[in-house]
Amino acid sequence: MQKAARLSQPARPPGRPREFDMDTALDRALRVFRERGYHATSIGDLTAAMRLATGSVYKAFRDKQAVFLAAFERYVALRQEQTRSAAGRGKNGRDRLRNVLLSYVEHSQGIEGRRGCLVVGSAVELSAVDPVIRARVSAQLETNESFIAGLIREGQADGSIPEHVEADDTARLMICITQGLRVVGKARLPLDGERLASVAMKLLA
Amino acid sequence: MQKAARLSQPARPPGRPREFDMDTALDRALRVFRERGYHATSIGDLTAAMRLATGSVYKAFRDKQAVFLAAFERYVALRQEQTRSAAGRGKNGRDRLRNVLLSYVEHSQGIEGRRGCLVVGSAVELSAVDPVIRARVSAQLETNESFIAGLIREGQADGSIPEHVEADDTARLMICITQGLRVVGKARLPLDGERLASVAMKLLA
DNA sequence: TATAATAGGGAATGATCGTTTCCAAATAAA
DNA sequence: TTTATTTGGAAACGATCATTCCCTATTATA
Repeated sequence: MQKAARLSQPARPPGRPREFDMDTALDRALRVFRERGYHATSIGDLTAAMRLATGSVYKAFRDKQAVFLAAFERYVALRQEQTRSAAGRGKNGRDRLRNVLLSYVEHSQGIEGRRGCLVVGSAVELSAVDPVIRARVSAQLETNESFIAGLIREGQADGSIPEHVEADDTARLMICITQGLRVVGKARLPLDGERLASVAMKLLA
Repeated sequence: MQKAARLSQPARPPGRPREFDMDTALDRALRVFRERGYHATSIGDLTAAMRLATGSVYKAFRDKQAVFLAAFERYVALRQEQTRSAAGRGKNGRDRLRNVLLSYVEHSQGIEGRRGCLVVGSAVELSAVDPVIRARVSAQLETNESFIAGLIREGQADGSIPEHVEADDTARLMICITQGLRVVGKARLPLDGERLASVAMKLLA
């Protein structure tokens, strides 16, 4: 099959090349999915948002669920980047955790908040009905949870968080807080980052 | 059957009387809505669950949204009863709050947890699309929040919760916890009531 | 009894959904 | 060129959806 591929060349696949940028299209798709959820988003909504014809979408993806899954993966990657970046702006474990919480509140609030979170949306709307998505959502929640547990342990190592804090239990509760923030933000209740983060930091006492 | 209607009798309305029990039917409807959400629940699913014909449903309700709204109201009433009852089993404010948290975790976990919460489901799936439901959801979140704030203030009055605790901020964070518990429970992660409640009670320190 | 009013129930309806099909266009290889 | 392969795009398709219609059954009242 593979003749060419002249060492480290990208090696263009045969046939007409794709005209649209996949990441751009996925960004547009995930925005609609976040806003309206899976079932309330029709293929027509998707093609309009992605600026593609129906046929093009079905050339690039097997079906609607595949579009959703791809959008989900992109969303999770982007969010993870933002969260890690927030954690980076901290001088110790406790500080990093506080910044992560603040970042979560900020993303759960205002315009971004009412756009919603794809993880929360998938958990609520799809996990009862789609085992593939449910497994993906659970895995992501566990990834996020162990990231937080890691920050707690870092804080305990650098002395900014007491040793008696139960890292795993506290991390699980904090995951509940972050997911709950998205629910409350979606319902458009105002969220004050400083106030909420201050209260939440008591969990590290 | 009865002649009657003699002063203060319920006074049966004209025409053929309803054969089914409304609350029973709503209980069945809300169960499907909780499990699958609004859009994934078809009228066919509803009539099967409620054991009514399509026509009967449309005789009793204006449309699908009206069924949902009625189911929502019944769900909220039932849950409020359960939560108040849990609060009742406590000797002081702090104890009542702990019981409420424990009750929330229990309902967010296991079979009941994967059935999901109609408030969370509505917030996530419908608040972007349906202003009526969004307003109802926001109002309910605020009701729940002020119930919790009230318990905190009770605890401060009876000395079981320190005065320096910010009742409103803490209540809002606790609402996030409860809503987040439902998200995490829907994704089927295990939730340990004792452990989570113990950690959460640190917010009252 | 006859009439009016409402509920029960299933078939019919029209809209919308996700998906497929088909043809023209673009690219690489032969 | 020609051929093979893939994309772009719109029209077509069948399934399913929420809703309406219509007929029968049941009640209270005249």
